[in-house]
Amino acid sequence: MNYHHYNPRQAALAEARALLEKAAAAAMAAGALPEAELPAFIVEIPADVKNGDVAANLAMAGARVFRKAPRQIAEAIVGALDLTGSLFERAEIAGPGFINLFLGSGWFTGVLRAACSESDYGRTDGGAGKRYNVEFVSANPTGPMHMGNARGGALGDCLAACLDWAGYEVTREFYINDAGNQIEKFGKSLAVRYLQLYKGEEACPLPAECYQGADIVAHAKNFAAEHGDAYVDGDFEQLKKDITAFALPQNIEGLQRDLGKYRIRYDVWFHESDLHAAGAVQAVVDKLLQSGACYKAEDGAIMYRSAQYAAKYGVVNKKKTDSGEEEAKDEVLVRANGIPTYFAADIAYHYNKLAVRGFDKAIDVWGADHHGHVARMKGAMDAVGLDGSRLDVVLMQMVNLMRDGKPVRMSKRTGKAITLTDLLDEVPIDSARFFFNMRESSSTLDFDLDLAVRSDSENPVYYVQYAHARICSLLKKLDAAGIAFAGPEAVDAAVLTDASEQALIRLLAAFPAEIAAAAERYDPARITRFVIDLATAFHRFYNACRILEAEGAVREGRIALCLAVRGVIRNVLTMFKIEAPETM
RNA sequence: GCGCUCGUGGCGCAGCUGGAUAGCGCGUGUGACUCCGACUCACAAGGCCGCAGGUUCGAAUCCUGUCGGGCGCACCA
Repeated sequence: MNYHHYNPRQAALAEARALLEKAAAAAMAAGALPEAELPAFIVEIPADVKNGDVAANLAMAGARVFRKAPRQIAEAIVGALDLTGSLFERAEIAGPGFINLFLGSGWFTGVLRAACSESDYGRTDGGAGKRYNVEFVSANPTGPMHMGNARGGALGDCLAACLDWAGYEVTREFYINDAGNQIEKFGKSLAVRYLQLYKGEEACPLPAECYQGADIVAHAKNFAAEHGDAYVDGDFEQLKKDITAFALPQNIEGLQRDLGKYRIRYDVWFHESDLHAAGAVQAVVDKLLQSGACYKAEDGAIMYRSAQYAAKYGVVNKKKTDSGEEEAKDEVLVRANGIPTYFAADIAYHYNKLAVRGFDKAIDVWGADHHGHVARMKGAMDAVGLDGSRLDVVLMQMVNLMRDGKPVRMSKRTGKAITLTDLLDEVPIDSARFFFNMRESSSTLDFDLDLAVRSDSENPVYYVQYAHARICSLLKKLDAAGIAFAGPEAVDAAVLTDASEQALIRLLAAFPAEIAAAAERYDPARITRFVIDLATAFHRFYNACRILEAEGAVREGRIALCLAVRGVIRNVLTMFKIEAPETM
């Protein structure tokens, strides 16, 4: 058998469904069941192995159409069930009418062989090579990255990895907001700080809306070191322009450097300024004006009709009218002064992703504080003639950094909010990437700084890595003892009868389906949890079963188990760009 | 006020496209190495799944309402 892209759990579920449908048809043909259209039913993996490997609710779901008691229906179907040549060896009727199917050892053997022979076991092709663009972090280049960016980085990168493993063609992208209002503000802040160096702070105070950070002052000093006082008496706008051109590329390089240290490599760094320069923002605004999705307001601003397009996707911004009633509030696309808002640029950007570059799907990872923007953007995609459902947004809740059980907001060293680099100075990158993927994105995440640095099994990354190192050590010991593994083809899972062994094989079998589910639900955290469960199941097996001292087929089977578990742990950690150490 | 989101043992979380006795980690208590890495494992106690209705053979899961926490409602991004 070829185990390339093998998904054993899915194979078992699909075969169970087909067998049951066939049995139901046979029962109807034989008169054991009345003729009726088969109802929708589910096949699933029961929580408790006592209830079989696969369970179906067909009999219960069919009570109405067959006009019979569920258990009678189940008996008719099971009576007509032919399991010869299938993955299953027997069927039972249980409880209110569940049909429980039990897998034969062939399936277990297949799982073991696939998992210990295929180096990329877990990879499947359900994504069919569809082109997905995952955009994440996209931090403002005006300053350092914060905790939201840290979580978004780990989440987006690992989500992209899951999609890749599930068979999608993934592009990782960073959108650089190097245009618009905040760049203006950045330039102004820099220029004022520069002038302060020569004229003093009293003579040119920094406006309240400007960036206050020390990084701005540092840029200004560097600029002054290069150009001296040449700009002091010159044109302020020219100073702004030149000092921005001086500092912005440095900041962007800083983002690239810091994210690189965090092991994130983007395929595309997309500049917002390129959209403006190419006239793409203007073009999309024109398109919206033509289609009637926008209109020109009295003051000259171009307004976007919210209600019409956003209502389909949920929220629209509301405002109160003079009479106290609520109505949809239109959005400004281009200000009265002719400068487009970020919303206009964002539409052009997503148009570029979906229409110009032709991605099947654009997935954006955003902080939950931007949720109001989701319906707007999806609606806008409809308005420009695309389909809003091709844009998906993963909203991410806040991070609370915890020390001694209490939240910490500020860095002791700088007195400012803790940045991504502060975090990575304190916590291993392995821990950061793992911890940020322990909770699904929709939950707020408490990041335990004390736990993240611990080198013991309390720390889940450590616990998982330890399982990997333990297996490596064991395999070395086998090698030293001259015990060679006979190869996957010789493995027979039927001899692995211990509950801990079977539980481990079941977990191994779930791996490809887990990745597929993580990709489908945009939830890489389930893979983190999966690998913790796998490590737990391995340690349990290790305590219950001897490997070195076992003999014959049992030893072969257990070695295969070790190889398989090592492979899956390594695949998960490598996918998530976390070290899989052989010793520790 | 409107909207999004989260309420599950002392704490932190799974389970949520409806299923059979609600799982896991920490903490608490008791145990397991002359033995492959004890950086590990086992057993035990502990829960009317925020609350109230509804839908049906069956609800932690779906619907409605309600209470509580977080977030958002700019010609900022």
